[in-house]
Amino acid sequence: MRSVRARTRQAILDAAIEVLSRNPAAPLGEVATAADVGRTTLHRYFPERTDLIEALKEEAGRRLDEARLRARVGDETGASAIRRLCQEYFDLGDVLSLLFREQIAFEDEGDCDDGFTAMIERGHSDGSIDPELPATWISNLMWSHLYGGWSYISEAQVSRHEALRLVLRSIEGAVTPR
Amino acid sequence: MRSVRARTRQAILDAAIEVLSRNPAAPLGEVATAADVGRTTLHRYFPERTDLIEALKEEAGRRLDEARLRARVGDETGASAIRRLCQEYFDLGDVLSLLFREQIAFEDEGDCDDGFTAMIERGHSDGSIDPELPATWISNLMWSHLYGGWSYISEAQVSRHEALRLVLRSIEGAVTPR
DNA sequence: CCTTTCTGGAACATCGGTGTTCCATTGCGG
DNA sequence: CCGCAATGGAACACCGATGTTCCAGAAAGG
Repeated sequence: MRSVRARTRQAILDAAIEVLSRNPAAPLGEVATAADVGRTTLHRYFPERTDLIEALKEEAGRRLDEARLRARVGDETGASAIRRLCQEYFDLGDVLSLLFREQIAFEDEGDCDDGFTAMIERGHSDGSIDPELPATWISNLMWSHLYGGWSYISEAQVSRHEALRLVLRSIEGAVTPR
Repeated sequence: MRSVRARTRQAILDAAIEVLSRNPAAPLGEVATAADVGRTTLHRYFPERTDLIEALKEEAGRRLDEARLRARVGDETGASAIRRLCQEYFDLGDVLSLLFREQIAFEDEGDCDDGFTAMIERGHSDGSIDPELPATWISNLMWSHLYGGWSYISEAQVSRHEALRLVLRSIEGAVTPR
């Protein structure tokens, strides 16, 4: 029976990501509907709105960690590492918007974690990242771009792939030493 | 007596920009307080919330237009023009956040207006802007950067001036042909 | 100085979202 | 096949924001 609960819980979380990423103030009823679940059931799993948000943060954090792991930020030059990281993050989709709209973003994430800072500093040394640009700024830059790229998809009627291409292109340009 | 009404109205608008840029869902009472005005008075000037938002859009649009005018986007190379435009927009401060948080942004602004497109295309021709990058993307890029730069100020405890420097540096890097 | 205009507090009805309770139904799992 | 767990609908109280009305006091302007 454990699996039933787990499945329902996950369905709610997935729906919440989808709905709340588009509108953080959306009523819980909408989340429930999107999850194909009664509002009552939603409250059974997450008694208060804040409980849902809390769980959402954890979920987003987990996915972020997985993505960071896949990106292998310790390998190769700093610039190529950040490129891989962006690719992985970009694929997170709605989670990105969520991290933005809620102010979850840079509080779990910190200004940026140790691995990130290390990656940038490696880039500073190996000449692939402009030493004038601090890690915190590059972190900020990356998130702005990711969000921008994602919203560009719906604005400009452009493929996910094309948007990613532009994002990578622009970040690389911004970061490369002149 | 005309001037009294105008002054009160403006005070409300200014307060609304400040408050709603930080939290678009803020209750009207907060706006009234920030404007040093009774909630009743606020409702006298803007009967419904939507009326206030409406006026806010106009106000933001006006300030945006002024900034664009000051930037003289028709002069010099495309790259230098976009640089000036960013500088002017950056100085709008809270208005920027407002344009983001409310979804006013790219609806009055359109994907980008004619002047903007012309500026970019001039840049494409004069070799200061990478022809691979469409005007719509650069518009998107610019706004993301502006917002990112502005939030960077409070995140990284950095001066307005330093943030602007980084924004300009990054946009230039992203836009310059390789 | 007196009138007209503007103001802001208080009180009120309304509305939508929230969280709770109760109950009938469904459906896993033993 | 039976029983316990999970579900979802209905009804409810509650709360905060909204928008309205009324009135007394302040202030502008003749």
